[in-house]
Amino acid sequence: MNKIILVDGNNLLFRSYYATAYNGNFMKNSKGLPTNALFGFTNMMNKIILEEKPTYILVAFDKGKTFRHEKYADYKGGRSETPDELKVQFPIAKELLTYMGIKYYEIDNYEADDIIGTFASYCDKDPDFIGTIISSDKDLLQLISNDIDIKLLKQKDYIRYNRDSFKEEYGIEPINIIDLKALMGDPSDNIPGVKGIGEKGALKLLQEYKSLDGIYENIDKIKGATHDKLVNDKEAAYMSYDLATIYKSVPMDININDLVYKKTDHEKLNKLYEDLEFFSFLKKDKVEVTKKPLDIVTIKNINELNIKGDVACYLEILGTNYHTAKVLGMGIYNKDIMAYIPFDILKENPKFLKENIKYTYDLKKMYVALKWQGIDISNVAFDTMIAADLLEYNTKMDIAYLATSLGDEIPFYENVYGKGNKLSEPTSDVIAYNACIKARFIYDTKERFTNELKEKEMTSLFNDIEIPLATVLGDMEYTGVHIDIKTLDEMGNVIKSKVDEVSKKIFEIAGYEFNLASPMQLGVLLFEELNLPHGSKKGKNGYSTSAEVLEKLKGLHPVVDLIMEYRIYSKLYSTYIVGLKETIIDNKIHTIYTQTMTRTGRLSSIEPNLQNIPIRYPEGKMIRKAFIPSDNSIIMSSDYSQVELRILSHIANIEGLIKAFKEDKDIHTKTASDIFKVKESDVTKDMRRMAKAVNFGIIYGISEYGLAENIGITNKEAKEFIANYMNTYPEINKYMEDTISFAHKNGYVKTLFGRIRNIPELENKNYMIRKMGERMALNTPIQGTSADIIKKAMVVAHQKIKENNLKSKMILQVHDELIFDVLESEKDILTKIIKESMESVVDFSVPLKVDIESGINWYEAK
DNA sequence: TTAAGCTCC
DNA sequence: AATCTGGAGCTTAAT
Repeated sequence: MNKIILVDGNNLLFRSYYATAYNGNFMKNSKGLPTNALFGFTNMMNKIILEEKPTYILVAFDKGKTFRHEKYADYKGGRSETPDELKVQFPIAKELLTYMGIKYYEIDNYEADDIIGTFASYCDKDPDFIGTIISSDKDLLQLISNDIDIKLLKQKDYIRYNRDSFKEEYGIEPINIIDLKALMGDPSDNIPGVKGIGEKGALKLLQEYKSLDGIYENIDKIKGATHDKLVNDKEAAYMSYDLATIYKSVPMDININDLVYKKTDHEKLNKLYEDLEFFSFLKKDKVEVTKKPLDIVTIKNINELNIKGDVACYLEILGTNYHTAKVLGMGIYNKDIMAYIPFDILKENPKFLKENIKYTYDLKKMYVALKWQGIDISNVAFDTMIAADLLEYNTKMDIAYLATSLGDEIPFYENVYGKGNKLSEPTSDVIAYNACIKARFIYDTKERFTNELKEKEMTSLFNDIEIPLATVLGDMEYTGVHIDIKTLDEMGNVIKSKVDEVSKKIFEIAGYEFNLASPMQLGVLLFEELNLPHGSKKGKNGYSTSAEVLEKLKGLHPVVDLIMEYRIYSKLYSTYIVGLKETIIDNKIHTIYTQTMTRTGRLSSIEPNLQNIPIRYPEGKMIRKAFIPSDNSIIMSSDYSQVELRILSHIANIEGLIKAFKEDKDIHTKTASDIFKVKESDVTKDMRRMAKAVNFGIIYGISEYGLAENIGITNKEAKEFIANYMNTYPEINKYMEDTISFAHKNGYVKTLFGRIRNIPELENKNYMIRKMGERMALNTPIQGTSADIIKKAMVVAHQKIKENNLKSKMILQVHDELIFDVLESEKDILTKIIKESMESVVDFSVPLKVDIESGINWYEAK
């Protein structure tokens, strides 16, 4: 069976053009030639080659107005002209394809759709050929058949539809897309459809009567308004049908041999890349996955295992939460061996794990899963997941995402094991296969990632921070935190009765019962029954009832306070009482820290999230009383004081703030005194509050509007306020300008430890998104450096605890704060270790400072 | 599955 | 002319 890849060239060029063209601001080469569409196009073509490994491939382009639509010329006339800046890129795209060894087609008076339709129809007829269409244009879905599938491009990735998955999602045959459009129309294509019938109605009709013809044949059976609409617009419906149909008989000679993907003419292609100034494509050498036949040895007796040298390994487990998942077995791979070791065998003598295994994907997962089984592996030196994440590949927990994007076919976890509560254990052959191809992928790409880390100067970040951190986090997760279930239950009862009591009061006021948790129903009460002012904050489904809105309604009606109270208690109950209780194992909670989730380098915490346990309000803070230490121990909490402002002061070299930090002043008071030009002793609470808001605002990249909103002043006042701030600390302005221009020039920003974040938003045509990109560019070096610092501190603190043979444990991390379960007898030495580890990570122009507190539970330790 | 809402730093 | 604070996760309702 041969497969033809059918690429919609027009579509690719258009979407790359509009994705990056804004305000007449184009990516151009130094001669002024617009290249933005070509850049995206080249990227896409490379990706297609990598992912599809085509034998046969073609790219189709439009040429002139579509012949078949002449009788409806008025309708097609409405389409806007192609901008000149895009037009000039078309011939170059064709040149690129020629050098890449890819055939393209353009036929007078036909569109790319028609050419693809013609080849799709060819595949349908010739039993030796199948096809895959690549486009973001949903029109092409109608071409799906038993022999044709489509890769429908989305903003970031794509969805692949074949006949079955299409039917499953839409409930109709792909060909009936045409009937669907005939009914619902398509404004973007000037297809009128039947007035008053939308997607829902159209689908319902088609499910019943199969096709447009079917509907009109049975028109008498259809009653009511729908009947009249259909009758009135019958002509329009059939015209729409014609307009929506892709033509499948473009007059052309088809010679399949023309479509063979030929050898790339690297010399000419590189020359063109140089002209276009696409230097990144010049350097790119693809790492080929070196495959050898799948001769997997399943180990029956651990003694028969004879490993020479380092191996890559992958541990298969059943379930995504590795604290509770069943361990199935391990695949190992290097150039000499490809073996599967069922867990029963592995656990007999896991000695080799210490000696030979060096590379894996998601080290922490394997480390903790085996730790629960009493097996310790602490010498793995390479984690593909972490490496790929640092290099900004699209990394997910499932290795299949990364592997697929690099052209190695690894089944997705869900498809093998199921998901959620619908897990099932496949046969051991299937497990062995999955484990081994994953190990092979890890082995085959190890060098590529190592080199890339080196090129991007992240080797030290990887080896000295992220890799050691993985096992440190693993230890924390495995250790877990003790929960006083009795206390939690008692609080739960109190909170539950509060929820009931407040609900009752609200219903009495309303005069009827409703679902208080529904913003929609609540909106009806507030804004329709009680006629409270709703401002203009309108969501998609009605008026907002957020805390922000309620705050403004306070005092206008007694129910408002009650609703706020209800929100507080119901949130506590569902998330922090019931939710937490569900995750308790043997009186402990074991969270999972995701090391590769955030864009700034911060950790995140899931199942449950222990980084958002309440603290702000007294009602919520009580929850922390349930977080208790081990026997004879205390909870010790140490948090960095103003770490982000200190980092900003250092990076931007802000003289005024550096001096204040050196003198250990209250930084917000100092800022207030500087801005308002009063003595520190004369700074009022309000002045300090405002200064604090600006200090935070600067870190987040706030606007005048945001600041005004935040501290309740007018836009004008906020503007003066910020200007005053910038005057006081002029270095901040320079930092902002430098950072944004660096980001625009390079497309990324960096932390002080070399962590990189790409910011494609800076190229977006949408002003709002570009501005957001700029705020990210400003915030990421600060937030990211803060993340780097605490990660390093964690590695060091963990190491010192181990070196000193202490029983105390680090148990939690909350971004700028570490929590320890400390044996009372070790309190002094721990205090010393923690302070030292955290404060000496970097040598900045400002000191780092931590505050340490302790108590009999987490509540008392802060 | 998404949106709205809440929690944290 | 318009913009409307950075980074996360969980629960519920509604589709």
